[in-house]
This record gives sequence, structure tokens and C-alpha cells, in this order.
Amino acid sequence: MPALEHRTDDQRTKRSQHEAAIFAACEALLQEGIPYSDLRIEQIATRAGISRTAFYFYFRDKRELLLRLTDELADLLYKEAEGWWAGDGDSVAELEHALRSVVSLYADHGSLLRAVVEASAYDAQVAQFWRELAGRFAEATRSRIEKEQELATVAPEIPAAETAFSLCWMTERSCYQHLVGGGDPRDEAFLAGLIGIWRRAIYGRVDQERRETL
Amino acid sequence: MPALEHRTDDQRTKRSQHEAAIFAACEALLQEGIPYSDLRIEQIATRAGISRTAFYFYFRDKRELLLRLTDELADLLYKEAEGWWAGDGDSVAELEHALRSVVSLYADHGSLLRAVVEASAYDAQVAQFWRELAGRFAEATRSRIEKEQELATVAPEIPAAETAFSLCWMTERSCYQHLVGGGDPRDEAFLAGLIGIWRRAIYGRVDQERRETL
DNA sequence: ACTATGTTTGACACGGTGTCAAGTTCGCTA
DNA sequence: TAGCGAACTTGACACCGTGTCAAACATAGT
Repeated sequence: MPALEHRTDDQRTKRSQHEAAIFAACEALLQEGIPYSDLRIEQIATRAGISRTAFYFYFRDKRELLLRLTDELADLLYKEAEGWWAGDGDSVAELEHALRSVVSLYADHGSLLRAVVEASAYDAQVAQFWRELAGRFAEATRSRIEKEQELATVAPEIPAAETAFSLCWMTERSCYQHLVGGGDPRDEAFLAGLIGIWRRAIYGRVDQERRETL
Repeated sequence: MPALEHRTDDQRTKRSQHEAAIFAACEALLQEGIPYSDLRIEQIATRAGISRTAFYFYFRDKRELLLRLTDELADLLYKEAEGWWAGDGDSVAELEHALRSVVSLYADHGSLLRAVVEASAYDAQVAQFWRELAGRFAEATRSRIEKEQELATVAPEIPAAETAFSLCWMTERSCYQHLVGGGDPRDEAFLAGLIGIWRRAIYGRVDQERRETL
């Protein structure tokens, strides 16, 4: 009697092998510098060794491919940064380490992240996905700031949520622009700039205080 | 004898009137929340009261329309910010004023700037235009920082170019994200966050110095 | 041998773009 | 006032990429 599930293990692995081939093809094409928006389904399929029509057996469309390609990476990104947020040792050293991890991951997966950032500009679903990811970073940053404000290692007048928001988007955007501008994101000067801003924005004080509103 | 220039003043103004109508139509549609990438030439033309074909008499394509629509605004943006860079009075107050101007302009022309930012993600020409504009801001910021480092009002170990780069992109990205996230860019809390980061990043010092590399 | 599944090929409709030719309107000028 | 010429319209076209479909084929499992 034919069951609902006729697939053998072999077929299952074949399916995931093909998916993997599509993933690889897409990443390879992106790494070759082809902008995501210029990528044609046909190109991806051909590179993966299947027909264009077959592509649609595995993915609804280009967006789904990108999203699935990215969300493993998203976990990675997020986990890498937990050191600082969760830590309770030397704040500045932890912050620096967390930023290095994030930027390093950005460097390793630059072409993929570039694709997401670009797609998020005109695809509402990708935008939401990306904003949620950034939001998790901002939220974690906010709570870390607030925690340290209670410990009085961070000045109480700093608006935690807004500061976290802007710092996170700064990091995203700076990495992206530095990358597309041809720079290596592991560039120490670039990193030093970023780290310095985070450090002073959170732990810094301005000597000549002029306005209490800030 | 027919000269090369047969156009009367009337025709000239008619032409620019039509161009203006196209400009207005495009802005109106963007303001209604239609993403730039979803805008169809037909929509713009219809709204401007001309046929789709006629659109091409005035603009090569959508990109040219966007670019011309933006570069008046670009001048405005840039001029607004000169206060801080050129000034030599109270640095912090000038900085705050400059940021307020820029953010205010962003608020006034949010839908247009949103379109540029979005288009710059998948259109190389728009991207270049936008990066150049941001580059001018970063460059001006860098030279201001260096000037103040000579005057010893800014710490010498701060990397001027890199810091300026990240701060400028932070401002761009934060305004954009705050805007599309539904926030009013004139929101004081948001502004305070931004201004605070700039202020501490440039004029701030961290009490507990740990590493000279930063 | 038979069957279900995965895959290919080739075709199709759709939607938006940019271009073109032919025709219309209207103001200027001779 | 006849007619020229520019601006503009209508309608058609080729092009390209997308997503879907039907029919044929391959192949492994039973």
C-alpha cells in the first residue's frame, strides 16, 4: 500500500544535495562580484547543474533562496556577539572582542551579507528579516547599557535604546560601505575607528559639560 | 530662415512646466508611501498628466529622474551642515546645530531620500552618487576633527578619517531606519541619541584607559 | 515489469521597459 | 490665413526575466 512518504533516504539526500548545490552556486556567483539583483535564476540553476525549472522545486523564488542562505549565518552572527552582552568582566575588552567577532564574520561572508543588505532595500520581506536581526543586536546592546548604568559604569544620562539603535546600524552600515568601497573589513584602522566610537559612546565622558539635555 | 533654436519662451517654460509636473508627480507618489522600486513609469506619467511615451522626452529613465530630483536636495543638505565644519565657536553647540539641520532636512525630504537610499542598493550609478555625497560629509568631518586635534580640543589618538566615516554612515543609516521604522526623525530622543554619540565619539574620553591602541 | 518520484525540455502568459511610426494639436511666422 | 514645425498622443513592437504547466524521460524500490 503506497504510504504518503515514498521517499527513500537516498532521495532525501539527493534532494538536499541539490539544494546544497544551489546554495553553493548562488554563493559562488555572489562571490564573483555579481550583484544580487543582477543574478538570474537561470544563472544559478545552470551553475548548480540543474535546469531553470528544477530550481522552482527547491525554492519558491530568489528571495527564499537568499533568506535560507542567510539564516544559518544570522545565528552565527548573533552567537558571536553574545560575549559582550552576557559577560561581566572587563567591559571594554569584551566590547572590543565582540565587535571583532562581528566584523570578522562580516568579512568572511561579505558577499552574502552584501546581497541581503541590497535586497533589503527593495524587498519588504528581506528588509523585515534584516531589521529584526539588527533589532536583536540593538536590544541586546540596550540591555547591556542599562545593566551597566545600574552598576554605574555607564553614565546614567545616556539614552540606552537610542544609543544602541544608532550604534548597531552604524556597525552594519560601516561594514557594508567599507566592504563595497573595496576595503578589507579586517582592516585594523577601520576596526579601531569603530571600536573607538562604541567605547567612547558608551563609556566616554565629555570634559566640558554644557547641556544637561544631552 | 529657420534658426536652430525655434523654441519660444513659451515653449521653454512649457517644457520645464512639464518637467516640474513629473518631478511633483514622482515626489507625490513617493510621499504616498509607494517604494521607489515599485514605481512604474506609467504611474508617474499619468500622475503628471502626460503619456508614458512623453516621459521619455524629458528623462532617459527612472534613474535620471531620481538623480535630478535629488541633486538640488544634495546641495541643500551639504550647505546646511557647513555650520559645524567651518565654524570656530563652541564646538559642541555647533555640532549639535549641524546635526539638527541635517536630520531636519532628512525629515522634510524623507520620502525622496528613502528612494535614493533604496535605489542605491541595486543601481550602481545611484550608489556612486550617494557614496560621493556621504563622502563629502565624511571628508568635511575628518578635516574638522584634525583641525581640532591640532587645537588639542580633540584627543590626538582618535583616527580622524575612520571615525568620520563611521559617524557619517551611522547618521545616514539611523535616519533611514528610524524613518522606515515609522519614527519621526525630529523625535527628540532619537536626536539626543545621535548627538550624544557624535559628541562623545569626538570630544569624549574614557576614564579607565586600558589600551593605547585605541 | 510497474510505479512513484524527480527531473528535463519546451511552451506559455504576464508585466514592465524602451523605441518607433503615424497622426494630432497648437502656436508662430511669412 | 496658410502652413510649418515642435510638442505630444496613440498604438504597436521587440525584448527580457519570471513563474507555471504539460508531456516526456530517468531511475530506484517493490
